[in-house]
Amino acid sequence: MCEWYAEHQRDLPWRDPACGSWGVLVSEVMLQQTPVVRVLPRWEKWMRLWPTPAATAAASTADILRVWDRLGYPRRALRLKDCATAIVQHFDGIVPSDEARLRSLPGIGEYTAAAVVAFAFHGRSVVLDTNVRRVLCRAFDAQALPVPHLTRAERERAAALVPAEPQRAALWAAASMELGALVCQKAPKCAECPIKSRCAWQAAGMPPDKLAHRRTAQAWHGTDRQVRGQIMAVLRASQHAEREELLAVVKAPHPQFERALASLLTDNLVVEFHGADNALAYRLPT
DNA sequence: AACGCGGGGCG
DNA sequence: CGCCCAGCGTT
Repeated sequence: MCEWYAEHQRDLPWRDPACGSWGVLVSEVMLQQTPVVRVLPRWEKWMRLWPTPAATAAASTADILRVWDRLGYPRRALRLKDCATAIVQHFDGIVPSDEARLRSLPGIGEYTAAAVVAFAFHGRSVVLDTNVRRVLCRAFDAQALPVPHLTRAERERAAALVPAEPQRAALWAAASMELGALVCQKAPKCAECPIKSRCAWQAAGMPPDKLAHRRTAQAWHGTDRQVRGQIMAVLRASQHAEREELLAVVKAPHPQFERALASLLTDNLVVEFHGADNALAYRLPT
């Protein structure tokens, strides 16, 4: 599989050896629940503007959110800025290289900490994202898809597969993820798979997902999340907006509009203030 | 353990 | 139009 990776890996900017640990961390946060093609342009701009944790910590929140643009889940952008601030305050502006300290940072959970260890520092860690989970559950369990939530058994099996030597462990992490992303997709391209002959799912005749009927996709149309996104889009495009302007643009029932706006205030993604004629108005945080 | 959280592109 | 996609933090 590592030979396959050497030949087929995508040429991504955060894989450049000169990228640096901050660039890797930024890419991993942006890639949480977000496809590579959508991350690329925002990552390029972010790294051009704020190439270090110190530069990011010094940026205004409004600028951060505008560069984040429509990447989605904008709370991640706030966490990334908070993460940069914490790195400056607690780690002298240097991205820590061990999982415990990485996990202490905002927005860095189990997966992202392991990924930064492997991809930024070429250390040994158990990188277990949705791609790797799919590869392993097919190769070893003959299941089409993993169960919805990561289990202890999966962690233990994955850990046992990671090579002992750090450099090889990091290569294993990259290769297993890339195989899941490019070949062992939900609709797999088994003809291109380097481990096809050793795959339990393949040997079992590629049985369909047993839990298919229990998997329900996240709703989108008409949800609070969509309304939040519309409000954020308006505020990214202007310095501020009064309630009436927002209501006119955002197509949602009034109670839902109020709920979405209130949640954005709670999340510190939007600030309320009194504008001209004392009218209530809203803007991005400074 | 379950839930809330964006958005665009594709079949 | 349904469905997917390099998770995290909170409850």
